[in-house]
Amino acid sequence: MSTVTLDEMLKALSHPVRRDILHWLKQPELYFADQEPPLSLGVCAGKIERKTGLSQSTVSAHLATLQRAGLVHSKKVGQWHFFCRNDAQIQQLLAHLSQDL
Amino acid sequence: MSTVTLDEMLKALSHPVRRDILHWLKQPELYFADQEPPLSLGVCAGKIERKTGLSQSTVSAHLATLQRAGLVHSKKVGQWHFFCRNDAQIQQLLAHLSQDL
DNA sequence: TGCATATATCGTTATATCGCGATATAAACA
DNA sequence: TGTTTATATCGCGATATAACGATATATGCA
Repeated sequence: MSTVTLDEMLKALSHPVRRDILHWLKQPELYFADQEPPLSLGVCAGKIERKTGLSQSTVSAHLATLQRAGLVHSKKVGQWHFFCRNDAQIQQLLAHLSQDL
Repeated sequence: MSTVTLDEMLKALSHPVRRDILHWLKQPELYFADQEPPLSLGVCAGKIERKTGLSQSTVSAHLATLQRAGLVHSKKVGQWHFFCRNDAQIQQLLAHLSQDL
């Protein structure tokens, strides 16, 4: 894991809203049960936005930060963007921290 | 672990110099072999300062940030301040992240 | 007491981050 | 084609962070 990415990941994690989002995405069936498209696709950006209570542009920026850090990924289906945790990356980060911190 | 402290810890970790300092303090005998007082006391602030190459005031602020986050602690002996990792707190943080992240 | 050393605090400047509303872009649909 | 919906991007003001030099504080020593 490159230092730049480690830096980006820890910076991304240093904001409570972004940690909340990651937490919600861990068990989407618990937090986004009302989503129409199957949660296996991920969670739609608008759902996350409404859950935070912040503005659309702000949440879009948080999601972009998480994505640049490699902590989530998204796929576009039609006009929707579905977000998922990148659990492999998160596990790698945890392993790295356990090892080197 | 309170959310405030979690936030402080992750913010503290989100700066590479502070991560460097924590890393050095993990094996002080490797990085501060030239310190006169026994390393069991901790590492003297001035040693850390010179190792970073940053100004004295900047490093003092970084050490204060780490200390507020509970990631290090210091003891004053005479005119010196010796810093140690707070490994208990760091382990608690890692456990918390493994659990909740 | 006076001076040197170690560290913290202050004041400043530069840069980054957060949050917002406004606007741009892209897809869906009438 | 025009309109709605979903998301990204832009530009801004407010606040936080980082770095520095200067100065304050505290200890040790002559």
